[in-house]
Amino acid sequence: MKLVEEKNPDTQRVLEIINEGLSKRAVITIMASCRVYYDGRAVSRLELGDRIIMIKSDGSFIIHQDRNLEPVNWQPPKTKVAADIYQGMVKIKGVRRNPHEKLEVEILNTHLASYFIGEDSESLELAGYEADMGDLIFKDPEVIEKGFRPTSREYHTTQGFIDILGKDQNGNLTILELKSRKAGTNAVKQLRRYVDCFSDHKEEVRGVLVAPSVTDDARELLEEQKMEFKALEPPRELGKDKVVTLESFFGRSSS
Amino acid sequence: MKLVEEKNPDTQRVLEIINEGLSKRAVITIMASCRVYYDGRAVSRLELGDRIIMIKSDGSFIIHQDRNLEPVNWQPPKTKVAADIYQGMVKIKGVRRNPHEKLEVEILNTHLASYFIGEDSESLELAGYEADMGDLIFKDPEVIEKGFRPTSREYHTTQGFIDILGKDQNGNLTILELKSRKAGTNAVKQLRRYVDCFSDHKEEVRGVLVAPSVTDDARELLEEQKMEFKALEPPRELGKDKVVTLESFFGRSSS
DNA sequence: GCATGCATTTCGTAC
DNA sequence: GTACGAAGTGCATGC
Repeated sequence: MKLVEEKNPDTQRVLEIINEGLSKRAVITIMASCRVYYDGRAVSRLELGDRIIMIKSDGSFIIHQDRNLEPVNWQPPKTKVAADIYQGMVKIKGVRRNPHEKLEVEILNTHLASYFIGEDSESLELAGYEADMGDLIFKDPEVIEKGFRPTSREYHTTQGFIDILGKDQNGNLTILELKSRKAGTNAVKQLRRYVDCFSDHKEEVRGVLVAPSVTDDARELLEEQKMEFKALEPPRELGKDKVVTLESFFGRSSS
Repeated sequence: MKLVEEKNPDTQRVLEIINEGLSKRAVITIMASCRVYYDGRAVSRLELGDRIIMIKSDGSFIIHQDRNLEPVNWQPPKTKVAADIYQGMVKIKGVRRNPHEKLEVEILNTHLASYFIGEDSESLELAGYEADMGDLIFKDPEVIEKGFRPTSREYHTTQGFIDILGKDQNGNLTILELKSRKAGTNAVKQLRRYVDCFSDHKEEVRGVLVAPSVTDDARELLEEQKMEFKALEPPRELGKDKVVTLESFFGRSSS
């Protein structure tokens, strides 16, 4: 771990710290009074104020105000960042192609300039999203209902991909639309379109919206359209690939 | 502007800086080796590594790794953040309700701890998104085509809201679907559904996708479905409410 | 407070 | 590289 930092550095020193940080592929953090200009997919301007500027080793370029979760301006990874002095101010420019975009920061006064090279080989383990629900349903189809058998995933139709296609215990084609969050009317409409893809089918085709909950509107629409809702929480187990549970060890052969 | 910062502070001093920063509603920035746990809409865990932790005065709580534009973990504004010492480590907890979520950082070693109170009364001026396109089309309908007259915006149908509804120079109902970015097949399908809402209409109903560009698939689909594409860039003028142009001053009355 | 839809969405993934 | 869809999406807006 290496850290360089300086309080109230002058213009020259700020430039030095930035350039050292860039060449060492460090994470640069600057607290400064600045203006910001962006031109790319959209165009923006931010007048003078105190902000936190962060440049990461992968080319991410982020500017935070003292409020809001989201940065006020930014550039994604792979942005080419460079700094120089222009009219007595440090100017940091980030440019990238595809799309062609430019982010420029004019620094008038720097409160703190720093860069640091840390160690972080870990990546986030995260559970609880739609794909996990699909995994769960394939592993244990009865979470949907007794006798349900999933047959395919991401089944292609003209209207898009059906999350899970299967048959119920009576052999009826059953279409599952998964949502990891509360589902709204859009999810119901999408499910409707999938069901309609099988309108020439002889037997009944069931449409089932699978989500932790639905909005009132969505529930109404489901009833109107003779479709169903099945409450299911996305599983939230971390490190499930590392842990051997009895169930995963013995599989479903014993049931 | 006030800034407090300390390199390699001990556990007690880190806690002090955090608590001072919190009570003064400053922006706290810490570079530290830490673990992160999140439990809320999903659940996550991040093992030991060097990261940048930021706590803003509005309760935004952000943790960055040395890579990626997006923070690895976060909590939105209005999160209640508090710190204490537990088993010799500084622990920062952020909790919020609705949804109920918790973010916890265990700090093992702090490289730099700081808080700062800046001045920033400016807000971002931004132009170039879908709403701007709509404004432009209402202000100058001929950007679509000669004789086009928009009649309503956000027109409600069972399939959702039509961006702009109007009539062409022949009096045919014309539905505009706006996209501020390159439009894909989904935009075409959506437009199709809007057009179908008027399938009982006597006269021709036109569907026009308005966007800076379309994907090849989308263009194909448009042709198949006898719908149209009109290339239009979202306007990118900043501060248009401040600048009085000749056009806006004289309006369209003279034309 | 909840529901809806845009976003400089970002990010992963399949093609 | 492009296209497509999910996201702990965030966020404004309308109700």
